[in-house]
Amino acid sequence: MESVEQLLERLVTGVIRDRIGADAPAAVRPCGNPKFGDYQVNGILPIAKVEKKNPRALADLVAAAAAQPLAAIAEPPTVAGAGFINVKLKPGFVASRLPQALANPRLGVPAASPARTIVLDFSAPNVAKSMHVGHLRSTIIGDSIARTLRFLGHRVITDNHIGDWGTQFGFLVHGFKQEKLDLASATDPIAEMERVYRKYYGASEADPSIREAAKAELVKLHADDSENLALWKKLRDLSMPAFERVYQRLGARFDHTLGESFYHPRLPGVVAGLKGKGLAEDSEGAVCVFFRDVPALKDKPFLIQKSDGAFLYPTTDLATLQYRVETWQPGEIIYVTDSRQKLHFQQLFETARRWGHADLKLAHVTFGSVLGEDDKPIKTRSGEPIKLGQLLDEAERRAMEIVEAQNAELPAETKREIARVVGLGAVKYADLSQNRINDYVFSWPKMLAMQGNTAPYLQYAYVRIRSIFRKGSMEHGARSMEPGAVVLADPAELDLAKFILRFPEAIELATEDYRPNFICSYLYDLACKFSAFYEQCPVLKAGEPTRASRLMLCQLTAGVLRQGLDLLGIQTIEQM
RNA sequence: GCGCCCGUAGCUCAAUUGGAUAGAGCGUUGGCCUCCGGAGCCAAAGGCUGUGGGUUCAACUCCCGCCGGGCGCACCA
Repeated sequence: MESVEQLLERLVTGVIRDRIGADAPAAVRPCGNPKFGDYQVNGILPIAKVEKKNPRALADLVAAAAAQPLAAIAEPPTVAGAGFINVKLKPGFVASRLPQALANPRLGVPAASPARTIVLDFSAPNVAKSMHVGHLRSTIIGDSIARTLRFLGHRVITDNHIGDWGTQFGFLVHGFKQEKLDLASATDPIAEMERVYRKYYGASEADPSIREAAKAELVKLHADDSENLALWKKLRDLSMPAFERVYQRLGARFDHTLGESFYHPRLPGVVAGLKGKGLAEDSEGAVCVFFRDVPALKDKPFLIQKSDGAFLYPTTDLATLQYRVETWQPGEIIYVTDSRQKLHFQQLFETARRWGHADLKLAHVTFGSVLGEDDKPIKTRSGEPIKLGQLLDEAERRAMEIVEAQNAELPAETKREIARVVGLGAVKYADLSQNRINDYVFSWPKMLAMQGNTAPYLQYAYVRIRSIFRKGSMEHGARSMEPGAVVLADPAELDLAKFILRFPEAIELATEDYRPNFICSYLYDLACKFSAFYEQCPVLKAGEPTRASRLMLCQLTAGVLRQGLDLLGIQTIEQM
């Protein structure tokens, strides 16, 4: 189903081609200011510049010629400013689109064409350590991108590239051998692993022999020593359930969890391959890729093998990329990590291009740090990273306090569910509603506020709509509606109706640069417009045909809210 | 030293990728409960978009220089 914006773009671009002979887009955008109309054509000015013509005259010509093709959709277009063409939708057209959106499984959002295969790499916690706030943004943002791309019909493969082969295992293996611990009986195996790691890593700073021992154990592990391998496997397997619990709470799903260790056998081949192609060379005993022809990277080598023969993060990432291409033939791979890794991915992508993956789209989706109220990266009072599980517990606890204060009479089970959905939604929404490239300040009161651009506000708007249907004894609204039966007489009705039809635009913006905050701001505006309508227009008490028409607006609003929140990984509830 | 990112209302943030008069929330001030959930709604005040140049019909957005803040840069990941 074509969106309103796409429809206008297609028609006006056709007029520009036929009447001016210019092969240029109409560049239709929503009007910056509603007083001008609903959509504006921005494409005339650039054309006038190229053709060296008067922009106003050109705009007059196109506007006049567009009146006929747009007759069923909009009032006759008008020209304003330097050469903008303003388009105001006819209420009758808006009314006719609503039943189509209602009947459409995607609420009017066009399916991606062509659908592509996209590998999405996000979250990536380290084995033997708890997930902490550092993994929050990657997981939440990555999951939202996955949901959105899937919604559009793409084949999305989510792959959790866990850190299960790094230097931490040297200390862990050494420590566990020293202490002869039996992890199977531990109530919190990860806490044990963290304790052992901290103890031996800490001790190594004063005692180099411990560092040497740890390094030796790591070398043995990487050489497939059976005892170390068995111990490593145990540590890894005992870490997974804790990750799983967090993902289940967050609603994040991975199709694959192929960690660093999976690629271990491929690493020598990667280095040999790159050297063979002349892309990598020996330097100071190590093997590096140099980018002498890229000014920004010319003094920044990409190390793929250490002078002691060990492989590095870049080597694994290259092997991973190669495996993904061989296995899934993706058109694109997206990595969701914090912005500090920018240089690494620049180098990785540049190497991949030279390596023969020039047609593969590679995207590094970066984000800033989570800061505490003191504007420093968030930590506990003792300086430890905040554990993700504890953070989610606190979100639910704080939401529960609010539910208790507002709706103490609800059954305990219902209150728990509300607190869970609202608490987790608040954490996610606070993160996703901001431009991901900036750092963001974590604040409980702000994310749990019931007013303003927050998850609880949106969830509340949804609840109010559902309440109307309950009150009217209609659990499910109408599934279809005759286009002629829609009445949009009140300005609040028309305003809401037009905005419902703009859901596709929000999705497109959010997808273009992997920016979920565009979905958030659309949903917030939608909720605000619904509130205005709700105050202004009685639904259940209205006479027919207005009542049925307003019920449909309610139903569509609820549908878009629920779907939009779902794309953010946020649930809705029936009451709160 | 080199490179990347950020600087927008008192505070926290938007701004559809170069479009018309830069928008929200919090906070402040003032209104709205015979009415579908007031966890709500409406309104007012608040800005030289860090700064100085440049490009353009048009700049928060692009280019150059400063000033502030953050991050990264050879054997961690």
